[in-house]
Amino acid sequence: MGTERTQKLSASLEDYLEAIFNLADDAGGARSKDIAAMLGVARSSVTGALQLLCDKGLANHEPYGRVTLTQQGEAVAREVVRKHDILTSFFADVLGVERETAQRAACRAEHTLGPEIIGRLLSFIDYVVASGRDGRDIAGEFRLFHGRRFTKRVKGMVK
Amino acid sequence: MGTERTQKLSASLEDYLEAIFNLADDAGGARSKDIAAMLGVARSSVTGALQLLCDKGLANHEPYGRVTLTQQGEAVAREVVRKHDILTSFFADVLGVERETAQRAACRAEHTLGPEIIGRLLSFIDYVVASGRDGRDIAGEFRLFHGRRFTKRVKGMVK
DNA sequence: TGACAAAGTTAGCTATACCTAACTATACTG
DNA sequence: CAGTATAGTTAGGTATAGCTAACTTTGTCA
Repeated sequence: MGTERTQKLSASLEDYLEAIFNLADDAGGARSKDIAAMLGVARSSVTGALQLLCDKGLANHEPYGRVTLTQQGEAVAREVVRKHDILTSFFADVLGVERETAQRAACRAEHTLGPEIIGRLLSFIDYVVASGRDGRDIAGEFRLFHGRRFTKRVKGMVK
Repeated sequence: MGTERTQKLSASLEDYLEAIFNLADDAGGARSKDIAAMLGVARSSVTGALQLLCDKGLANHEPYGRVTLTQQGEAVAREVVRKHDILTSFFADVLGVERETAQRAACRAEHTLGPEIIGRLLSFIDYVVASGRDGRDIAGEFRLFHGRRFTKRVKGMVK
């Protein structure tokens, strides 16, 4: 097996990995400053996290340099991003939540769901999409269902 | 407004609240020992958490006594339990995940999802249930859809 | 090229949430 | 009702994850 077994990462470190991955296009890797901005943490917190990621063999980073992911780090990052995208899609495309809200919720939930549920969720999205092609649009039908009920509830409410 | 505004609780404290709530039937409130067992933490960790919950006005607890929830604490606990149940139902009844797995996933995810998504999820479950009454069982149909694809994938695989 | 701004690091602090070990209070039981 | 087992607490320690402030390094440009 690999050098270090893929020990479970904290939600926080997964977030760093995801951020580095998403900033990686920028010439030669991600900048610490941008990671901090993306995650809304202090620059010094990034320095600390990078040290941990390097120790775990997931990131490459020499002082004052750009950050890149190792193969292993990139594999983990891709998995996080995949979860993120699946959740966002489910929240937005199936449940009909506003994209921005869906994004943020996905970012928080992505660390808590295992492969079994993520797999089924992906499958479910595909099923809903397929339903659209088969002439019955489940997502659209649900929006109506939800909208109707929501309207009923809210009618006459001040707050 | 109330004495203390309903400041956001940590996932951990929400878990304690939920455990206390679920153990509350037992004569005169929950026992520290049982809370520890339910959450899989040391008894001393419970003592610490109870102190925090009391400080926040969510639990009642005098040393060596049983633990009960205040009105406010019970309200929060009910909301956590509600989320938990909605998620469990979605994972199990819609996605078709084994109940035990669904339970555990719900327990982890329940702290990360806000009212908007929880509300829609509840609505979606109702929609799926209603679909069953209307002659098209979405949950059952999805199980077939997922099962078919899963079978294809796994066919011939050793692991 | 030298000064200054921006980026990155270090040191030290805080808070959460656990733990173990040792102690104390309570409850049960012969 | 005394002794022991069980439950609960306290003290002190660890790990994570963040922060600010002060410092160093790097890069830019007049």
